[in-house]
Amino acid sequence: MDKTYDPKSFEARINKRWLDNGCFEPKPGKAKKKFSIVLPPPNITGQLHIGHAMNTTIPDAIVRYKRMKGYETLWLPGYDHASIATEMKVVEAMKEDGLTKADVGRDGFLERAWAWKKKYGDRIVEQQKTMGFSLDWSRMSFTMDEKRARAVREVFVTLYNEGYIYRGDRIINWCPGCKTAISDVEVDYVSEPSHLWHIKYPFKDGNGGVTVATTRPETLLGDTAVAVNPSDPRYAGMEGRLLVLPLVGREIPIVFDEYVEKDFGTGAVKITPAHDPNDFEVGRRHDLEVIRVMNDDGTMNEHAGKYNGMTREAARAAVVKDLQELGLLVKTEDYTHNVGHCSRCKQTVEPIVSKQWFVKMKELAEPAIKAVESGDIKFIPKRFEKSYFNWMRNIRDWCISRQLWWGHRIPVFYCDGCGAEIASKEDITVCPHCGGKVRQDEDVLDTWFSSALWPFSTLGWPDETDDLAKYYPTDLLVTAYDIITFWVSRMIFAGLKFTGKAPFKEVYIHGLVRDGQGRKMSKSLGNGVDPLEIVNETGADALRFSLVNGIARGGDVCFSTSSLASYRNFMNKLYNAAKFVIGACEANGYEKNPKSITAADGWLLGKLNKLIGAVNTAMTRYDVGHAAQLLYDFIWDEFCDWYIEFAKVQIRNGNAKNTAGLLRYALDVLLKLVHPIIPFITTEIYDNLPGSEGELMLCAYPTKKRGDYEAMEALTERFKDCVRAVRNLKQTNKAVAKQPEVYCEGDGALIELAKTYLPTLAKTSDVTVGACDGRDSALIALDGIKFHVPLCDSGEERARLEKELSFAESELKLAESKLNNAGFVNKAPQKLIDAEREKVKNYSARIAALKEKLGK
RNA sequence: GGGAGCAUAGCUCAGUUGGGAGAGCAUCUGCCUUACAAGCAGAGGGUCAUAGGUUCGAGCCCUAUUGUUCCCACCA
Repeated sequence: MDKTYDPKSFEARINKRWLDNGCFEPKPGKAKKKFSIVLPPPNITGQLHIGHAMNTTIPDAIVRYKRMKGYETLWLPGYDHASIATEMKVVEAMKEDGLTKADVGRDGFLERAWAWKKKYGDRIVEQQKTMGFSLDWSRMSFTMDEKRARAVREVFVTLYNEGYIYRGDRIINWCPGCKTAISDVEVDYVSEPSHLWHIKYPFKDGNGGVTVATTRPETLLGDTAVAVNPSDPRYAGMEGRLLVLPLVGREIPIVFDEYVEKDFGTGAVKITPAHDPNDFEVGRRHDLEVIRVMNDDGTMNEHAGKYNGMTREAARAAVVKDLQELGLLVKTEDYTHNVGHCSRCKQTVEPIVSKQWFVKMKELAEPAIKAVESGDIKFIPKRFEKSYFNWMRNIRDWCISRQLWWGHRIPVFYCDGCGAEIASKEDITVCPHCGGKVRQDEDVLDTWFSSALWPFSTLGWPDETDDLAKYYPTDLLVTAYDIITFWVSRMIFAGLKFTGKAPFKEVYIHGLVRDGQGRKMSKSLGNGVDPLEIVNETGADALRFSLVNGIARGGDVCFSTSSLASYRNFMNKLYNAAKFVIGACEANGYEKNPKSITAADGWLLGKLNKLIGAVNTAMTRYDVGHAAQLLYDFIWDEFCDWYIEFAKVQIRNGNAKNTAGLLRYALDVLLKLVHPIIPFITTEIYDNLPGSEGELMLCAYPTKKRGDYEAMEALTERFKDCVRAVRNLKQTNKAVAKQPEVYCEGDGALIELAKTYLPTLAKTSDVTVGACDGRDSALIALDGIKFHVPLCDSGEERARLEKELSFAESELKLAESKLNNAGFVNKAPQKLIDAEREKVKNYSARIAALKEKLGK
């Protein structure tokens, strides 16, 4: 082994071995339970960032754990075509070459998009392999490959034939930047300061008129009514009365509709059915004309009269100015309201009436809600069920068509001859009804349409494959909370609808990775981190450890270089501990079945047993963060700082072979326990550990062993206190020699330990039994034992003793007051009462010793 | 408007059915001790946001308040 921890020297080599030997593929075996999980497919929009690294490290730790636990484990990788996001990237890239989509045409564009997919898909795989993720690469899938395309067509055509998919004119969110419809979840609302313009619409006959309040005066051009609340006395009897639409001259009626709130604005709302979802509904109820005044690129169209061709911003300014000149602008108020922006390109989204494809969701959502209510699917942590229910219970129809080229093209064919509309699983060129020529719908599907099928499309559905029979439903889904609505909810309804089963049993929701200042990582902030860079600097294991540590409760993780460094140091610590253990075995030989000979040995075995139990419990609950914390603390504090130090003494004292055997055994257990989190370093060390057999990642995970070490554990813990106390005295009292003699009296077992280990652990001279020989000495009074350490000056010692005394007295008082409390004595568990009584006894003894020393 | 999370050491955060507050980093002190200076040993530092309540006992459970973050809805 090298002198210092150098991950570069072994990570790639070990990874290659795993891949060459097919270690990541499920190993069928009799009586094995299966554990299957599909990876949320990352978008091929670019390379992976640190958030993906976390998203994949957590399930990898779980999968590696399950595999070692003996499950037939499948973890299936893939990536997502990310329709709109990728299309934008490709368009941007073409722009650099001076090309537009129109220049290259649909086929030319798709050619470029596939090339993009190849480039970034490969890069993603390289990143995932570098991180050591134990994904079964033989089953890699892509949301747009042939098999997944079949599944998409099967689902679309079925839903179409059953009437769940329909095409119609609806208000959708139109992005003038991306020039496509987007779904509700792709709109981000941002609070922006604006104005509320009060505009007077004159009556057709007679004087006066009705004043409406609006935030979007440019849509006035498409108004076809003014609505008021039927119970509003200000407008009583006005139903049906005609107004003259300013600037346009169109006669529009006043309609009564409950939708209008009396106390907002003027109580009168201008109705623009073509450009507002609520107005659209009002329009349907009152049979109003729908007049669209805007083009797809956000400019005004021919229905906007003299404003035709203006941008929406220019039109707004012009309309306001013209109204002002006509004296119809009653007032302008400052007003802050939420404005929708495209989550991709950030442009202001325009609600526009448009012919789009939709999935009717209400009925499909019901079983999906029940599956979670009944506990068939569990969210971890449970609170995320609330956002799921909230979304599903208020579900609205899902707009699935996108005016894009990169994606699954909608499998609907139109016959210009007979007007037939055919949804077909296979491409067709001829109308089955009249034999005329057909043309396919130009649009593609929302990218989440194919992602929704991921848990079963990746296993071969709609074919009845072995994989599907064996691995579906999957056991677990691990993902971040930001895509519960986009993805999790849609997988659940799709899985239930098409396989009759929930696609997974549990959903583990984790947080997002933020930077050191708690900000979301993003391109625009430039605070994103490339995992490969970090792996290059500190190794994959340190990165993995820093990503799973502290992920409890679905909270976000702040990623900082300082925490990364501390975990890199931990790797170095583990590496060096292993070096020591291996060296001890080589120098002394080692006992294959080591026994507990010393109290320290028993302490180690007992502690290790408890650790095995705690880590298994945590991993069973998918609490990888807690398991990581337990292992970090044990390896560093208990194993390195204490047992290895005990072992050095034992090896010197002629107990070498058994001690080396225990060191080897403990390290073997620790490597297996922590392997799922840091697979590379553990494998490298395991390979070098004498007596190790086979591939670590395929070894059985440790389980608790029999044996009662309680007494030895307790004794050793008390001795650790002795060591700390002596070290503390040496450091704080300058009158103590650098390597002082130590005298002790009290508990025989403790004295034996002190004689054996104290000189090495606390760097003292010999330990002598008995009181100090008349010289000035410092006193350390602990439970059951007293230490006397000779001094050259008693001044500081007296102050230290006074401090010790007052501490002991306050502890005694506290324990006594508890025991004098009738409520405590009557109701607290016996164990606690006994502990308090023990304290009274021990502190009383300490106080007596200290007082005697102080001459009180 | 509806919902959720968070508030603990200077900083970032743990704290698993309520039983005397922890880690990492930072700070101070002493150490090149034959696995590790990417280390070892020691120390300082917290009214666990505020106010009530339940309990023998509350960081933990209940109520209210304040601050903060996020999700959903999109009222012209």
